[in-house]
Amino acid sequence: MTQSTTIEPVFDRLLQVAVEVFAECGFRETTVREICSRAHVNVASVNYYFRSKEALYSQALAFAFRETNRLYPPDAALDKSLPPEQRLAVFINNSLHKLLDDNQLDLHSKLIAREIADPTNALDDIMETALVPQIALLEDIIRLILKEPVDKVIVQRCLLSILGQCLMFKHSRSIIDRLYPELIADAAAIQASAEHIAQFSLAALSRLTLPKEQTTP
Amino acid sequence: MTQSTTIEPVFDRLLQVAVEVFAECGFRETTVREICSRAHVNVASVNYYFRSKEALYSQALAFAFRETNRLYPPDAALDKSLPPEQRLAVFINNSLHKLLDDNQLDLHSKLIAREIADPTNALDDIMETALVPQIALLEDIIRLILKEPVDKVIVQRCLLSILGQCLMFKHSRSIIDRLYPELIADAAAIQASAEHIAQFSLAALSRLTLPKEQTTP
DNA sequence: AATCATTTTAAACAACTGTTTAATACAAGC
DNA sequence: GCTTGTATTAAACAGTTGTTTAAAATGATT
Repeated sequence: MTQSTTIEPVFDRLLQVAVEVFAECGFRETTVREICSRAHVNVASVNYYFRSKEALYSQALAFAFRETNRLYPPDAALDKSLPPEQRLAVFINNSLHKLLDDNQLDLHSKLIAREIADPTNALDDIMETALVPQIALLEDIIRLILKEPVDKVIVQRCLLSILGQCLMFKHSRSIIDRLYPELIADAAAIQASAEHIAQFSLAALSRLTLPKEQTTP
Repeated sequence: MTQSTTIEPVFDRLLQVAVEVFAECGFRETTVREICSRAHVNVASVNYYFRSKEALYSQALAFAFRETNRLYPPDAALDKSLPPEQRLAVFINNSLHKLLDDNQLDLHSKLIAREIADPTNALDDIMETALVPQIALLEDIIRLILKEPVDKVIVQRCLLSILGQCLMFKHSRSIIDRLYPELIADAAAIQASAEHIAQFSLAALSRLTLPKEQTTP
């Protein structure tokens, strides 16, 4: 048994391992030697197949995005026949599983979250192809829920409020792990967290459109 | 004019510059030589005054925390004579200015946000002294707003919802800069964003306690 | 003025980084 | 069987990293 993974071509193996290591350690802390070691290839392979470490990172990032959207498609959130409240709940649930499920995808979203929190030159390439469509979808859903036409910036702020609640689970994972680990212990807990965010957000959205009144009836 | 900042002792200068450079570049990407160069001291100084680069980082992080809380004290959020809704608004406003104001503090919160998003060994030291008290305060305020006693995890999830909205502006700054730069353009915009988060959260909290009803009246 | 501990310095250290090179192995086409 | 283009390899490269060293400078105490 020389190697069990030797069937896959070197190029593909490098890409997959690169996502893995970059997600774990970040761009700078990752060494080309570590990637090649885990992929069981020579150090020179990275520069042979990809031009440089930076180019490999860029391709790994794009690959991670493609994979998340392939395995967690927006599906029901796009279905315009559904009530927008339900579409929002689906969107949130989908996002949270994308971010937290600990299958292979966990690595992909980890890499992406890292890039958002500490962007490199590769971010701008990703924005248009992967991020903007998601944002636009969420904007549409929010506008439908708010019903009466509202100022553009109100929609934007609501979007950030919803997205912030979701991304909290990725970007501040370290805090959640230490304070409230039971909130993300298993799939059921993640589901419940997603439902809370949906409920919390829908409550807020529906009340924003109402005329101001006392909070204590 | 040998140096304009030579009055300050080397130790203090190193600590301040360290916060600056670590916030900009992160732990690994920061070089000891860069810090020493900006502080106008010899390379060996870091190992002389602090034991190592890692120890300097740890002290810089603690220093950043002390500074944020010194310059942005919880003040009114702690005042138990105020209505909890107002205390929450103050807490959020304070947090957002801590995170976004572009005075010296901007650097401190950048360093802290970095540590949360990509924690090192230094995080656990910080948690207890700096983070847990803030969390506990916010928990108390939420419990007061919800009035009737609710399950512990509901309070926790609401806390994450509120905190997530605030931290979004730091951890996903790269996205906001590219999509909605006008939302954080100046102090007035930041103020407005803080007011939105407070309004959004209070709307959600007040509706969570009400019996379920249709979102469309 | 001499002694002492403390501070600062330039230089060197050993380890590690991404990348290149030039030699070798391999497979397909003629 | 030889040639040709591709793939793989070990070795070396040049630069940077955090850290150490040992000498020099500094300043207070005697």
